[in-house]
Amino acid sequence: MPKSPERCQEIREETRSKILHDAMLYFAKNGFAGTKISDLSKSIGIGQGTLYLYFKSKEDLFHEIYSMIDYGEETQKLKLLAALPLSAKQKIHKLSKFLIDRLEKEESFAAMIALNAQATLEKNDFTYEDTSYQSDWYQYTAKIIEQGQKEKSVVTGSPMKLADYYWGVVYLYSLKKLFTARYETITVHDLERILLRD
Amino acid sequence: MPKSPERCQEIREETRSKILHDAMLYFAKNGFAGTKISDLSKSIGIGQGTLYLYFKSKEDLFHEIYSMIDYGEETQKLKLLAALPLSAKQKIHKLSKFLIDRLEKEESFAAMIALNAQATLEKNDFTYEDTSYQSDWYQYTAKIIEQGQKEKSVVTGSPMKLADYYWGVVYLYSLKKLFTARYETITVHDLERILLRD
Amino acid sequence: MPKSPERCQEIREETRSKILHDAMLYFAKNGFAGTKISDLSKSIGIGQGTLYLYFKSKEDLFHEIYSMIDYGEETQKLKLLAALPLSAKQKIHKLSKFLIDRLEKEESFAAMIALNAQATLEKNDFTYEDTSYQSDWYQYTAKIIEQGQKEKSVVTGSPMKLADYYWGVVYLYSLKKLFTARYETITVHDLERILLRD
Amino acid sequence: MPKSPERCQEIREETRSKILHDAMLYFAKNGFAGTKISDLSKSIGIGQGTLYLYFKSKEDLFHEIYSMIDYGEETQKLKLLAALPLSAKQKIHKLSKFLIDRLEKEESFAAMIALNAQATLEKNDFTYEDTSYQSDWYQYTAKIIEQGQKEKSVVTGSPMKLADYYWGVVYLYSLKKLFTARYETITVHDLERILLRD
DNA sequence: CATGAATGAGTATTCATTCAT
DNA sequence: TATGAATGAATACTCATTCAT
Repeated sequence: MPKSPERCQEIREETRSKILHDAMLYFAKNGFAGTKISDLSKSIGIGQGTLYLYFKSKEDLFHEIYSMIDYGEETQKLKLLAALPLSAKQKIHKLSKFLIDRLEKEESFAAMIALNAQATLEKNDFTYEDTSYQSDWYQYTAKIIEQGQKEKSVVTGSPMKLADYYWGVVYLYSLKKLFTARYETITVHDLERILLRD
Repeated sequence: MPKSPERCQEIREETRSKILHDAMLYFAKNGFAGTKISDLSKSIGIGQGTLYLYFKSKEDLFHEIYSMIDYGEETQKLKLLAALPLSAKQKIHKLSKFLIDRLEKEESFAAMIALNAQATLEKNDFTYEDTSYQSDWYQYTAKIIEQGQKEKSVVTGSPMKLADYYWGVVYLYSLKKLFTARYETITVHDLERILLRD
Repeated sequence: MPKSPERCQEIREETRSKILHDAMLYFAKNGFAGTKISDLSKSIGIGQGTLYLYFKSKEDLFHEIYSMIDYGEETQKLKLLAALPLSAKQKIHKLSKFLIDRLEKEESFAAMIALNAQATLEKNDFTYEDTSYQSDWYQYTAKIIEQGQKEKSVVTGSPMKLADYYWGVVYLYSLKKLFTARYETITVHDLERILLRD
Repeated sequence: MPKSPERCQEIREETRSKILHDAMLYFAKNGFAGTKISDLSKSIGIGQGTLYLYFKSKEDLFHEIYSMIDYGEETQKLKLLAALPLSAKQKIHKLSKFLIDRLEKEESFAAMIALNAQATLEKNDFTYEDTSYQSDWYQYTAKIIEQGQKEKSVVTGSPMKLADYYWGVVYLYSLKKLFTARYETITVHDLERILLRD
């Protein structure tokens, strides 16, 4: 009995999604070079050949994971937050709370942050045009910081450097989430304190 | 006429040291899986075979680098600092200044911190008994933090968690040093502020 | 659609057997050190990588060949022969005829004899516990010789030494079979004459 | 103080001889492919580089060993023996006694026989024009055998095949001498019995 | 002359990718 | 479509040869 074409399509989508999701975690933990297709496919629970029905190559899969990471949505949220008629302190609190919450709950969010930061750090052979997204995050964060500095609620210093530091700590705790079995996460207070005066 | 045995020994020591030093940087930047022996030896400036005169295998070299990292010396310094008759604030300042200075000047110090932290995070197949050293760092840092909390100069919170956070930021800037061409380093003030109340 | 697990298993067994068989001949002719994996796999008619799906290493393959050699069956036959209610002369004739016939027909029998004798001679790093099998052959042959000496049909001398000499000649002609294109084999008469009085 | 040129030459000759002698044993035991220059030079007790002051290459050394083997002298003896006014039985006895005695005493004689036979068997890439020497041995042995067959003291059969068998057994016991720590050698009687009627 | 450290061509082994089923 | 056995290019490792001392 042939599956209906729609159901077929649906199954393909599900498998593709599963691969992307599981592979993102795997790559985040092991890096590109440290990931063997044989191990990866075993960890996903599919045959090695199956991967190649969905992705042209290991590199292609890696790229797809980047484009899959929904920077757009996150960036949008951050942009909106920056534009909201709130005090910088409130914005920083909201952002920090949002980040801590998602890190806490979603391992894949941690993986996304980690992969993203690694891409920025490592400047691999591959060029990720999309790393511009991260600098968007920086941009909007820096904007909030500037606002906060005017409002005297944020510490002094180059806004970009502070933003970089703030996101660095987020990256740090993404790594902890990914690699440490039972990790004590940073609190919202700790995170916002990076930017806020006491 | 044979080379004198002493001179021979000397040459061997020099070459071995050079390999360990250069390979540490290379591994820190590229990871174990991402490091090809052909590239590594080229980067060191020796033949591929030469590596195998000094180390049994790629894995062996990697291990040796860990045991080479001079935890002992650094740990000793930190222990002494913790025991000094100074205020916690002063100790934290001294430690932060020391770390920032060395990170600034020595790439190999950054590599050592990065490899060490990665070992702690990754819990690879390899077992690094010496990671206990890092927890020594934590231990002594936590001790200083406790002192500071009594003196009301340090923020509240679990001393171990704060120590972990402090060293996490040091790791973060080690990565930046290693991977970013011209990076804006964190200042001593930024680093000590993690622990100190404003 | 996946291959049926049974069919898969079957294919694996076939390939494994083919490798063992062909590699036995190759090793017997070229020795361990003289065998390159590239040449061996070409001679078997498989890719180099395929070998490593079945055997951990070149050395492992070599070992497996030893354990594969069906000493058991041959030893059993010899044991039965020794126990048969026949004159020693008849037994020696039967044994000699059997050996000459198989040497004549099966190159792999010659390879087995040759590898076995080489293992006994060479006492490599590898330890072949199974070389005890050969001494079983010696044992049973010596038993037949003793019987023959009582029956006055066999020449005088230490039975073990005579057995060793007898099997030495069998080894010699195994080598000739393996290495000489058109070799004049020894006759059954020549072989039995080693032990029998004229 | 410079050594006198004569003394210098002398030393060179001595070293060269030592290398040839020790290497012959080493090659006989391990084969060409199984012999590593590093191991060989260690076993000789010289530096690796020193070998290359005396021989162009591993292959060259191997060749030199062949040409060094004093076939000429041995062949000459055998030729003389064949021509002597003695019965074939006496000649075979003398030859067998000579061979057993030298095998017993000189490991290097065993090595020479073994290398020579291996060259004949293996037909390596290298061409040993000098293997003709072995066929000289065969030739003269066959001549004695023919004489003996006329005298009715030698068993019937193709003289060349019998010669081949006779030398095969000599090869066999050369191997035993080389590889077996304490081996029971064949007796002169056993050896001559291959050819002689009882 | 002698040495052994250094080299890179050659060999063993791994792993991304293909393909028969 | 899914599988895992098969492949060979890429990578780790060895060893004959060279060379500075």
